[in-house]
Amino acid sequence: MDAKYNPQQIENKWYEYWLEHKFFHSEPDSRQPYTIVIPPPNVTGVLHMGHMLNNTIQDILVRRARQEGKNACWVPGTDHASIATEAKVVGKLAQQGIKKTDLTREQFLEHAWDWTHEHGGIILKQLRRLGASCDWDRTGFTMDQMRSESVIKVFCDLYDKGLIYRGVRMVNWDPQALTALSDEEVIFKEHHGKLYYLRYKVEGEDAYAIVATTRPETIMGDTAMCINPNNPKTEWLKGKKVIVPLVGRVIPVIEDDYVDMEFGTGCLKVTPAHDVNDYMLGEKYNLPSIDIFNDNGTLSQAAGLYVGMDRFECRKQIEKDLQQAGLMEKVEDYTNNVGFSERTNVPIEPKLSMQWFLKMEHFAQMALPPVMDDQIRFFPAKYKNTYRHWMENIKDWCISRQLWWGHRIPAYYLPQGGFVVAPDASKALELAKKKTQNPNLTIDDLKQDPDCLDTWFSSWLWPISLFNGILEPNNKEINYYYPTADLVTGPDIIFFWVARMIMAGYEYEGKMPFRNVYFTGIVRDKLGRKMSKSLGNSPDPLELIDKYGADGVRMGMMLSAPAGNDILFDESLCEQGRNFNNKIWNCFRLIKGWTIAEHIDEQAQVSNKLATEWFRQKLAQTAVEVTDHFSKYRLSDALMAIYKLFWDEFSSWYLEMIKPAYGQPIDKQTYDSTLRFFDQMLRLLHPFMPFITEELWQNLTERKQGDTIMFEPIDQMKADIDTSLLEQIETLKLIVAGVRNVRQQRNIPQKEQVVLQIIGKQQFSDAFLMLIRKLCYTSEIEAVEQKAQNSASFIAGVTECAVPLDNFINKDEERAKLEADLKYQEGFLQNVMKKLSNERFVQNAKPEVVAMERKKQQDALSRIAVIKQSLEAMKE
RNA sequence: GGGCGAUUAGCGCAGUUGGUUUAGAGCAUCUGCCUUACAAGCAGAGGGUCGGCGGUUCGAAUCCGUCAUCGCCCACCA
Repeated sequence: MDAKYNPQQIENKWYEYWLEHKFFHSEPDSRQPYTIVIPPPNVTGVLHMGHMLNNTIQDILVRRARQEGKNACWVPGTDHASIATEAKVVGKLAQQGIKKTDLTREQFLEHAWDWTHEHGGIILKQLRRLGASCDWDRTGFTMDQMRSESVIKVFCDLYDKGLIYRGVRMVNWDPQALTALSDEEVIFKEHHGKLYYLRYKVEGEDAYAIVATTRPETIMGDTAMCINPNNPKTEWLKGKKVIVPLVGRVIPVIEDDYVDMEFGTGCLKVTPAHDVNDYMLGEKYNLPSIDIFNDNGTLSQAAGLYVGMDRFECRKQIEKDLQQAGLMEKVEDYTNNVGFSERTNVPIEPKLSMQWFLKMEHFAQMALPPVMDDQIRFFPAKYKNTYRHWMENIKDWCISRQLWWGHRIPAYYLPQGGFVVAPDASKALELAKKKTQNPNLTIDDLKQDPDCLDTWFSSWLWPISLFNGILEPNNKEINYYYPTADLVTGPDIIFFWVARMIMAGYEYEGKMPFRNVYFTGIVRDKLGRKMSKSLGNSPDPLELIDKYGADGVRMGMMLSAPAGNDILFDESLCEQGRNFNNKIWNCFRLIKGWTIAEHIDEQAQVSNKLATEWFRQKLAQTAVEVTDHFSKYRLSDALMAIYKLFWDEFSSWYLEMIKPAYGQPIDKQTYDSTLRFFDQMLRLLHPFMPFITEELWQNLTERKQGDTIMFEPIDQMKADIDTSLLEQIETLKLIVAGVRNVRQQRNIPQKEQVVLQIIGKQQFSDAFLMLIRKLCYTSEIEAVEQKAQNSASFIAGVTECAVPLDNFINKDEERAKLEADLKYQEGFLQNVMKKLSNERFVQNAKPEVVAMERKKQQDALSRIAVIKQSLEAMKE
């Protein structure tokens, strides 16, 4: 065996083995189910660090559940990502010189499917490298047949329930993607722009009203000016009319206390077609609405001026023209918030258009309480606030998108106006005939709505539709796997996805979709920047796996990723993971290299017995700790506990305690215990590092084909842990460390034996002393009343120890050390006394606390006495 | 503009209803070691007035108030 662990071949081998034996596959049975549905990544996406974190966590939870004997089922899949994918396909076609508008819908979809088949599922393949134990037989896609039919069925159902409606509303328009967006898809960013002060001539007077605006290009859409009726500064404008600069249109001055008297000049220009607030004013005062933009953000015929020019070009040009016409009072620098499209990153244009909406009030009422009273638990819980705020201020969901890639809205328009909603064309025809009383209607007379549904309108059904719960309610699978156990996702999609899944869950299953939601942090680089393609600061996960092994990378991800905290990713974390793998590997090499003794070395057996009994307890203690961490989703803490157990307790202490001299055999009992410990630790570790644990477990003893560590349970010792034994070994460690310290400070080589004196009447067992002798290479351990004159002393807990040094001793140094220690102990004692001499403390504090302070006092006093005695002795 | 969260060692963090040896691990740092499992290692060491101020309490990193800095979410001030 190589001295270094080499993950490459090993990982591949075991992943194939697991697949071959269908260990990841789940079917409903009598066991308790444990279900996770993957947050479906974009079908054409590639794996990034966020996925790595997210899926590592899911895999850890799933593998742990398997060990606990649950029927674990992790369902993978992908999302069709309507806008993102359509944008990619449009981009690719553009490279070939093809415009989307040149194609029919069918032709375009063909290209889109080609693209999907070409790039689709790459990300799922990549997940296998990570070790993800998904049930691949169940892989779903939001646009496969079952999921598509589910979406359409739900749409029809909600329409029939009166929850979906169609109407003209002010929506967020993306002029690049040419589609409406939901409020959630708009990201507000600070924008450094300008505030323009425009002069509106008052009709029939030689006076000007000044209006401050950030968007002078919208003046062609102005249909009123608004002032606050209570503003004395604009009092003079009441009842007058003003002339829109350049345009020359005469518009009325209206009054509404919506207008902020403090802002700008107190005059607001009203453009009902292009601003949400202005739209409201327009409705209120019955103003005409002039839509001056085309869908792509260029000026339309209706603008009359600058027709065909881009909106931002127009802004520049109109600034110049206003200046020239003397209609620009001034221009100031100004910073405000501008909404950008989440996908295309272009500024959103508020636009009036006909869209489909889902009423949300009903859903919010259902979905809020279970989260607030912890039927669905959020980790970390702080996101409950965010969730509540959104639910309490919910707005209707714009679900239609002017896209082709997605689920087409199942609404069919009738020749004479009106529409019907039905799952397919023939059903639509039936309805249409009934509605129109026209039996001669044909399918060709019906025109299906060209729009698609928002991607999230399919994702919100994911935990149900994956088990066919929409099309076939109460089927065996949905009844078994639903509700799922845990959802692991980022807080950025709490509204997009988490909240809406909860809504759909209650609407269609009458139950929560998941019991716990684990919100991961965002993966950032060392400098705290979000990882992004444009910054080029995101490492390629597959290259990391090549370099450090999947187990190493998984550990790197977990090491500093408490739930909800952003993680600053640093490759050195993977290095730490890899180093840990190597440590485990070398422990294994050591143990497997031992031979078993035919004759029993009784001496060694005595101390080995103490060591194994101690470690058995330590292991049990850690197992309990790990279980506790898991119950709170503190996976990093769980891993750290195992890491310390393995590295510090097992490797550095236990193995050194029982290690036979070079070439010597070990007794069978100790050997078997050690293998058991190793086995148990591999099991504890398996969810975090599946590959190396399987490899070593398989080689620990003889295994059969089909054996796997995956289903091996973790012993949870129910018996009380013997804390006195654990404490005893802690004292042992202090003594050993004390001796090692003396060696280090006096430059006494490892190979040179020393004598250890233990002062006072401390009673230690033979086994205990033997272990000390072994761990710090002492020739003799003496129990003495008085330590040797020339010796280096230290206190291990409350036990004074000394190493006689003959010539080695430097009295001044020794004295200085003792004095420093004395000072510390006295300070400590003073602290304790302060409490104990306070009557109210003694009266009010819990008895255990007071007793603890008394014990501290005792210990400190005895330590001080020992030190003083030593100092006395040195004077002679 | 409103809300939420954070601030503890050089770094990223833990600290569970206030009391467990005058604050804890990990990484990094420093010192000494190539000791036949492991230098991707071993053995040791140093390092923090728990963001500032005020308060409650016998007792505060922990509870309250306030200020400061950072982050996130929400919001229709042109």
